[in-house]
Amino acid sequence: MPELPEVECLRRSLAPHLAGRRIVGVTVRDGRLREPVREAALAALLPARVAAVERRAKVLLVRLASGAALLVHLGMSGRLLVEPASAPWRPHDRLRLHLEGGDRLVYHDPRRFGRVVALAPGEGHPLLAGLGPEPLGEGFGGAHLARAARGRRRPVKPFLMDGRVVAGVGNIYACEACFAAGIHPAAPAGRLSAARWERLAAALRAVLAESIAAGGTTLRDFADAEGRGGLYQLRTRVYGREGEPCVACGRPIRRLTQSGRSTFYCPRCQRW
DNA sequence: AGGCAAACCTGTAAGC
DNA sequence: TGCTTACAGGTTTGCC
Repeated sequence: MPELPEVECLRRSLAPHLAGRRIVGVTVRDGRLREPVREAALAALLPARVAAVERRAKVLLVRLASGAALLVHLGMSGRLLVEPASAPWRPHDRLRLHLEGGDRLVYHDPRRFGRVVALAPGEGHPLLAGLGPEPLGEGFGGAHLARAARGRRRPVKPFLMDGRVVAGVGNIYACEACFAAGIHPAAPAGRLSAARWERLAAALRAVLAESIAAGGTTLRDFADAEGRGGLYQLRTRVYGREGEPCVACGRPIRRLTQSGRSTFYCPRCQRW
């Protein structure tokens, strides 16, 4: 579910609830996530005041005043919701973080692909290691993509989804960026011109910014801290639209499989 | 080294 | 209606 725009929308909706507030306890109901939840390690960080709510790639980081942090990755179906202390456990609620004043944060994840990890001050995590630049930040652009692609035969869409190349881009936005730039998703990365990399970098930034403004994409599971879904699924040009007419030329959108993932594209507007 | 398929787990939708 | 199959936003592992 959650690529960069979804995690950014979660971060923004969570920050007003958490900034400056104290987390006073944790209750793990079912810690069998992608990485087993270590309840004792989480409890050892608490109570603690939240210093900041940050995002890197698809990872949410709740920075604590002590210098420790809570790392949350939503996997495919995770949610992190603010709820009143009176709310009952629902199916697939995995753990609760208790906030001073009574509310709580509940981590909910049907597929269990997510993670909630306690990070000691200065401690890293494999999800944060070796990441490329943030596509909406400094240090990202066509020149960076061109450099990273030099000599690579990998198709451009899976190339964009490689977090070591650029952080936070998943299947939906890789498809949408290729369409917006007029680049065929199967074109070998190492063969694109500098001008086309510039177009692709600009298209990626535009697509991500548009999705954040729309509250992200909610295909099924995604919701922000208030439980609100996003609307970008109504604005995708190719993702999930196999057989529908292309918004630019009217030809039917096609689907192909790359690295085991569905790719949607327009065979006329997107060229090698 | 680079790139791919499969695996992790569960729910839903489509097909028969 | 009920069973079976395919597929889903991410990441890691292991194989070629």
